[in-house]
Amino acid sequence: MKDIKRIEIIDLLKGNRNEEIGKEICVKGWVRTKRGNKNIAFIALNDGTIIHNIQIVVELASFDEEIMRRITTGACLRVNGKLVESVGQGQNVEVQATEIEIYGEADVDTYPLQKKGHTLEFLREIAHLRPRTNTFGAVFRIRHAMAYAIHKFYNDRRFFYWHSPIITASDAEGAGEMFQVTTLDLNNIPKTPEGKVDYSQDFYSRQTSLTVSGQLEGELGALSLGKIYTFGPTFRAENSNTPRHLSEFWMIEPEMAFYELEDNMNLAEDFIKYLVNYALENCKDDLEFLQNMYDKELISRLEFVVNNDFVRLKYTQAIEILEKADQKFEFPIAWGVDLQSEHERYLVEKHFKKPVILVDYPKEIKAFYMKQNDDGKTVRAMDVLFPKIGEIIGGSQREENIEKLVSRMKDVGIEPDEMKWYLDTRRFGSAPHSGFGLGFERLLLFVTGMVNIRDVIPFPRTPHNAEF
RNA sequence: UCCUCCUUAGCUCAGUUGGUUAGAGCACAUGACUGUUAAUCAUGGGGUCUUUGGUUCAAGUCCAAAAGGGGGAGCCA
Repeated sequence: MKDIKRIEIIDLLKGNRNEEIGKEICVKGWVRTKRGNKNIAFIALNDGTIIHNIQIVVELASFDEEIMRRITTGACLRVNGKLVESVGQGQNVEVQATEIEIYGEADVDTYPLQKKGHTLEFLREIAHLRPRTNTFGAVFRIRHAMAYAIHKFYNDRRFFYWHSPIITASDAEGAGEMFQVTTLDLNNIPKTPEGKVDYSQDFYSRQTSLTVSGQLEGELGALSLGKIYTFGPTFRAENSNTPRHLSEFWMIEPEMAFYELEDNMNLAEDFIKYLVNYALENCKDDLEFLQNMYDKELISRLEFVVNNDFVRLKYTQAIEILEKADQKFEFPIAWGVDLQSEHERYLVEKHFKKPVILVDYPKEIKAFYMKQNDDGKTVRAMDVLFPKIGEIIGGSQREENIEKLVSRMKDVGIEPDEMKWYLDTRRFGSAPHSGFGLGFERLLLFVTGMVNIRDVIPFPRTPHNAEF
């Protein structure tokens, strides 16, 4: 077979290599469909660079019957052929095959992907093969684009990518149940004389876990480099079984010195709008596919978010609106209670019909590190609420006053001595600062229009499920 | 973890008040068609009805439990 440098399918379909028309080129990829009659066959070939396929035209007279039989849905091919303008409708260019090599066959009796009709639930069971489908190809290309855009957004604004640790010894973050990390022999656990686990014999000589948030370490970065962000995996051992929770997910946590709550809100809104706009400008083909297949209003909803200001509202005002709502809630509403999903959904989807940033929550329902307001009752927390997916961002201005911070720690039962390194930020050169956390997969739910968070991460981790 | 629904061919589903050989579309095989667009048309093969136990002359169908999955809730991002 003639050795020709491979061209990626996106370049052929986007017209980037039109100077090759009339010449022999090489493409490589996986077969999506094969159809035709006894004289001619059409193979739709996809290499993952773009959602669309290149059409390979095969004159059967010049090819071995045996090789054509082995070309089935899912097989991987190397194809040499002449790039020509297409005779048929539906594509601008196609490849008139001259030579075909089969890299790998896909047995039709056992290859689970077919030309038609797979549910997302079925594809979840074959997560190792689902990226070969149009849907998951689109989702994961968008996932990449969003990850890239996150780094670009922060780099352009002079934020530094800060690597907070994955393994942590601080369990005082209060953000959820943690996965323990240990090298102890679980069949023979060393015990102290009191009968407790003897962690002094463990790898770190103390009890450690996977991180539930990089925020506390992020604050150390902000109070030295000025503006930082983290972007990494996060782990929660909660027994959450919903379409919005994973036990392993990715989170972006910016943290900024000298930012007050207002600045924090502005950054959060700019950030989300930037990402959504980036998707609109750079992932058009994939978004159009997802819109056609799953969500007819996807693109208009994304455009709406980019073009409209988020509503900004104090918790107290939200309670007033909910109390006046002409709708019965399962959970009664009153000042001081945390908002339930039904309440958030009412505000975002019914009352305002746009994203809402809620601020100044009662201190009792928020984390200890949030800056206390002068009213003595509320803290400078902010939650960004989105239609369909609920809380997409949670953040706050941080308490920089060490006395107030220690007092809150004691209120909620955290031993200040165990957080000495954290309190040192307030002890030495403390400063006003703020930050927030954005759930990466929840952002992707919004951008792709998918409804189950397990469908926007390649290998979802949920209770009882760690396959692949 | 709680509530609720689902599990029938490789995939997506139908299956009547419990009744004799469990159906369809797609996929697959064979054939037809000189360029198809998830091609079309014809014919054909393909099922321990998730598992276990129970009720009954008789269970895909009724009851119970388990496993897996969906939706809602809580926890949160």
